[in-house]
Amino acid sequence: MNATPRWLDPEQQAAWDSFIRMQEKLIGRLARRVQADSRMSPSDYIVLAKLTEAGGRMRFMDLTKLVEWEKSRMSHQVARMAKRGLVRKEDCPDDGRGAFVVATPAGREAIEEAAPVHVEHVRRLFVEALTQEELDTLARISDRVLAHLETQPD
Amino acid sequence: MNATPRWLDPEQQAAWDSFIRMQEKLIGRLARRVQADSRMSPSDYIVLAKLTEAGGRMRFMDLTKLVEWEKSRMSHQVARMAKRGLVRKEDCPDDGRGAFVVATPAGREAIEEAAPVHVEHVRRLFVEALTQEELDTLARISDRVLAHLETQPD
DNA sequence: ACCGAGTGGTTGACGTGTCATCCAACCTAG
DNA sequence: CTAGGTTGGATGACACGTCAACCACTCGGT
Repeated sequence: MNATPRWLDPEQQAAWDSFIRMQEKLIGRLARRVQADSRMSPSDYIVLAKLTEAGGRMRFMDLTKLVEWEKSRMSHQVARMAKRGLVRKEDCPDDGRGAFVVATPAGREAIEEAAPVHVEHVRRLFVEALTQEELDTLARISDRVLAHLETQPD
Repeated sequence: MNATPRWLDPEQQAAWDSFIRMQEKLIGRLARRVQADSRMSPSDYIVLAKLTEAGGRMRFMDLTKLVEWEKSRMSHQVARMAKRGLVRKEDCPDDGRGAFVVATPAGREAIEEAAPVHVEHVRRLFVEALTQEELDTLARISDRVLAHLETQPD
């Protein structure tokens, strides 16, 4: 009767369960590590990483799009990071609304110290769990899902 | 010099990036959908799902372990859900410290309405992006990472 | 009978993410 | 030049997760 059945079949369900579980544990563990190692939140880490990678100075909205966040999230995040001295905001002379986000020396230092440690955890917890072939396969699958998501509404 | 190099090589990095991006977008989208469709948070959904699946009445700590959460998180969550009438707490006669978590009729109704919709989104956004073979592969890879995580400290 | 360790669960403070709303500056058509 | 839409960004209220501390009860040994 129903063109699309109500539940997933067991193999599909198993794949979904494994993926969800893995993803939660892995991300959770990396988040706790970055916190413990560097006194930064994962969000701090990403923002500083992308920002310094781009030269340490970027327009607010460009940064927001780069990390694919909502602007409100970035606004709060930058405010908090500014309070902690990791970044600083500057006005944009060309556009009266605009703002620059600039990594402070403390911010640069923080990310330079944190990055290798973080990479080491990614390697230890994720990369070393899999062969290069499996990594490639996972990348391919991830890209497929990503591409599929863009074809789907909402 | 360095036994383990400082950075990931490009293929490893690409796999990690794709995975992270996919996982964020997919999870984020499903979270927004469950919110919009059912007025429940993803956490509400999981708790109610596992609870009713187990008969609708469970010891607090059993539920906590079942969903693999920290007890503090579950405590807050159950308190919020109780406030919204999805769930109710009862004392345990056998153990003076213990508590039962019980799904209310409203809670049962909420999950029964939300579940098929949610499954449909999982199917649409995830399952249908991949072949059954790819799903199996992803499950295998996920299980490998999970197994690896358990061998690693912290 | 007691004491100490462990278990079950709560609490409060804090950082974070989302949503809706707002505002100011920009841009373009008329 | 001006009205209306759009973009850049801030803000406040709220739900959520984590951490550390805490309390109350149970249980095993002495």
